[in-house]
Amino acid sequence: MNQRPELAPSFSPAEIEPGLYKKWLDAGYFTADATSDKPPFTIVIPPPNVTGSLHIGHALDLTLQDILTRMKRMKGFETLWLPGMDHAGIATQNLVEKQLAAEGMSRHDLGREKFVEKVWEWKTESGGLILDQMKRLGASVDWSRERFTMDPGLSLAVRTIFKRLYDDGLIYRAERIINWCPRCLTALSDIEVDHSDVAGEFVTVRYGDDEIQISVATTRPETMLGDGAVAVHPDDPRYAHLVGKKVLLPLANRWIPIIADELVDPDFGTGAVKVTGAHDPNDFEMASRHGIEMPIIMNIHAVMEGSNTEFDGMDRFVARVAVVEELRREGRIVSEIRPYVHSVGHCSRCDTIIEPLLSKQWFVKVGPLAKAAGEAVRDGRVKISPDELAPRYFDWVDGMHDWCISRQLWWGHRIPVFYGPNDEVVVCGPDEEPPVGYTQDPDVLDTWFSSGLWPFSTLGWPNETVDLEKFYPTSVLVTGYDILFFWVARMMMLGLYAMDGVQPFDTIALHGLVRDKLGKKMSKSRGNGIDPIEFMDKYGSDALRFTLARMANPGTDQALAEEWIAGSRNFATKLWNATRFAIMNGAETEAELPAFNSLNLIDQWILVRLNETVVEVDSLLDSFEFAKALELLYHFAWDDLCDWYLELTKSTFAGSDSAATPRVLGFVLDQLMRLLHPVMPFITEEIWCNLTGGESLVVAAWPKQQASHESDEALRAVAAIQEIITEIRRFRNDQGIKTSAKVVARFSGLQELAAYEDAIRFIVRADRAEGKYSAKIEVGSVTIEFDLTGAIDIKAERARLTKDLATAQKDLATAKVKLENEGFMAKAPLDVVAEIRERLEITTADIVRINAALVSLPSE
RNA sequence: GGGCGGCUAGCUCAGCGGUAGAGCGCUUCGUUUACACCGAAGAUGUCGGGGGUUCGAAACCCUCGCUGCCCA
Repeated sequence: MNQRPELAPSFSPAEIEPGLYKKWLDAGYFTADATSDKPPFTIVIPPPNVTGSLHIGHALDLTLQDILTRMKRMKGFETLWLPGMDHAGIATQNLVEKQLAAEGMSRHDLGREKFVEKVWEWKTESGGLILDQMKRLGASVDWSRERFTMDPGLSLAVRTIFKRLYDDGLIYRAERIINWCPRCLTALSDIEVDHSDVAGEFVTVRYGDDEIQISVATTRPETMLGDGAVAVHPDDPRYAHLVGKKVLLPLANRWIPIIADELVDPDFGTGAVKVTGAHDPNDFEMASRHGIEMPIIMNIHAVMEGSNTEFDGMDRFVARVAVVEELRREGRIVSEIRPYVHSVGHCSRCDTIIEPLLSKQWFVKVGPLAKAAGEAVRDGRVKISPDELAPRYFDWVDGMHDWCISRQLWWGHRIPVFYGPNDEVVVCGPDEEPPVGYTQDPDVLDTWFSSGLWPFSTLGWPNETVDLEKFYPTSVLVTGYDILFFWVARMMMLGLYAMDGVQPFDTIALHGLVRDKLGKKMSKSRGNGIDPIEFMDKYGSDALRFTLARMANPGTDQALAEEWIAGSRNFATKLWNATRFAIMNGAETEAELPAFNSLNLIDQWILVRLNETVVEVDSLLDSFEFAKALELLYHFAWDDLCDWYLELTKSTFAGSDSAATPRVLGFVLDQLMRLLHPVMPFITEEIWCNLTGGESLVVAAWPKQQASHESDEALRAVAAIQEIITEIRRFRNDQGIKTSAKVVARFSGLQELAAYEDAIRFIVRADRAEGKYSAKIEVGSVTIEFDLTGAIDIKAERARLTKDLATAQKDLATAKVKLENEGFMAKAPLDVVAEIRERLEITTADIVRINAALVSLPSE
């Protein structure tokens, strides 16, 4: 027996987890060595927002990354999992401005420099809460390589790539319609705008004087003050005679041309539309084509300005009502105003309705970049998992609009462009100085511009670092399918461009969203959110991780509820107790494992099952099938190991004539802990160190397939033993015999299973003794007779046999139908036919036996 | 309007050509020296409807219905 102390009766995650994480950090296990000879495995974390805290979606994303990283580390790879955050321009600036507002100040009171200092202060003091929370989760990230998008190195990368893109003609400045948020006071890219349905009104307005009249329908009547034309479809006979003429614009009292453009849908509304080039993307297109004027009629706050009408000074929504009122007074409202639900863009940060606005901004010309990003996936250099999500990616990169990268903010990477006194433009690379007297563009770059460089800027680019050499391209990007377009596509474009066509990652592994128990989206307003910290406190990090990973089927959403997490905690407890039992019985992990052929069939069986599990889990994890891999491990641990092997082993330990069993048990537990460690790092570490006396599972070797651990004989034998035991239990149950009560029984026909009679007897509590055998059951060729001292419940026994008979007869019937079917016999594969034949034989024999048993049953 | 998915046990989901599965829940019994955060036994499904292909369909094809999500 071992000298090891017994394990405590239960596992207390809260007491043990922090100490273990510290142990790992102190040992430096997570720190990658760029000079090692091991093959690299790299993951860069999808950088969370510096203002954020850990929510359940992060917990899932991080758990999956940690599983891959820990597994690869155990497999002998030089693993780097690089942590960090992005600076979240708008969100962070909003947050600090709000704090200032509470003190009655605005950022303009402070000035740009002071304000940015203030943001840095905030970042240092309160930013990055999420990084500490990641430690709770057990994330095996390399903290020595933590990065932030505003770090000097990453800022250098931003300036370098900006200059290079500009010189290549891929960055340009232009006057275009952009998405303007009148609350954040900045331009936004298309993806920062969420479209949702809004109940509006559809108003039809008659333009013109006594001579020429034309009616247009609109949901935004206030913008008519900025109209430059009225457009109709070129083939529309109703308006053909008007094209080229001028019509009077009401309220503004200007004359505007009537133009013909294909973009107009003649079946929509009146078939004539107003053209407000400065406030609508479609109108902008038409106005540009026809050289139409595009007066801007609102200021940055979306207050009417510059229309030279009485409406100047009104908010756009106030003006909308006022304009309609005035039009009605003038008798220009043609048909009744009718409610109209339409899709309207909202700022993804503050939900304010976006104002499409004509404005001069910097853009990335995405054409060539997006083309390369699409090709990298099409030609297989980058794999998207699961495949089904690739079409979404292609839709996006194939139809992408140029990317507006200017943001009218102070927090972020300032655009490295300088303007001369005569509007000269100079773009400065990292080492360049602008000519004297030039002033820098006041705007900063979109946060995504810097996070698009993340896979290589974090490794030291543009410098040629050893990290970059060793760890780029990264191995896999793990993230939710919801940001495939946002961030992933941008990293692909910028990565391929900056790294001379080398992809930023080999595989994009996409997971789904975490939803509530009923599959509903979690949200604050619903109050159905799950706080990962709360559940880690309650059930342990391992339980949360196991739950999330166990439900993570590639690319699909998962429903999460507290009960599921409690279930995983139960599993952890099960592992703990199985280990206690093993240690109590002298489980051994150091001696050499006895030769497989020298072991009894039960020991062989558990090794075969372990081996099968290792092989399958390995291949499943390689293809990101987390849910399936964990399902296998769960059932191996709970069913095979705890419910069967440990139970079958008890008689061995009670009798103690097999010296091999403690060694086999020790081996199996040792290997199982290794397999579970990537998912449940804490409890497996605690168990494994206690069991083996080893230093740490973090750096232990991943289980390997054992070629010699194969035996159909052992699989068949244990399956038969399980069937015998289950049938005896069922019989006892039907007869109302208490589990604890011993019965006297006699076995016959065990044949090659004779050696395991004691093990079977131990489990079903059947004693050997002379008796009056009054009842019997048959399982295949095995007969078990019981001395029930005459107290057999004949009714229950008849019910049981009748049910068995019905099942057997049904099976027989389906087998017969198949074998009598000529088509089946002629066309079905041989092995399938053989299987059905065997089934026929077995069920036939079963029926004969059950019938005999029924006949021999005494009458009630 | 375009695209993708889902509809399988009470709930959440696997299975995707050869006798319908898991977890949780449910019923009955149970303190047998790992574990009641447990054990044993058990019940539960015309696999959304209708056609078709096939010896054989939950799975493949068509069609209808309901239902998500993304894009416009």
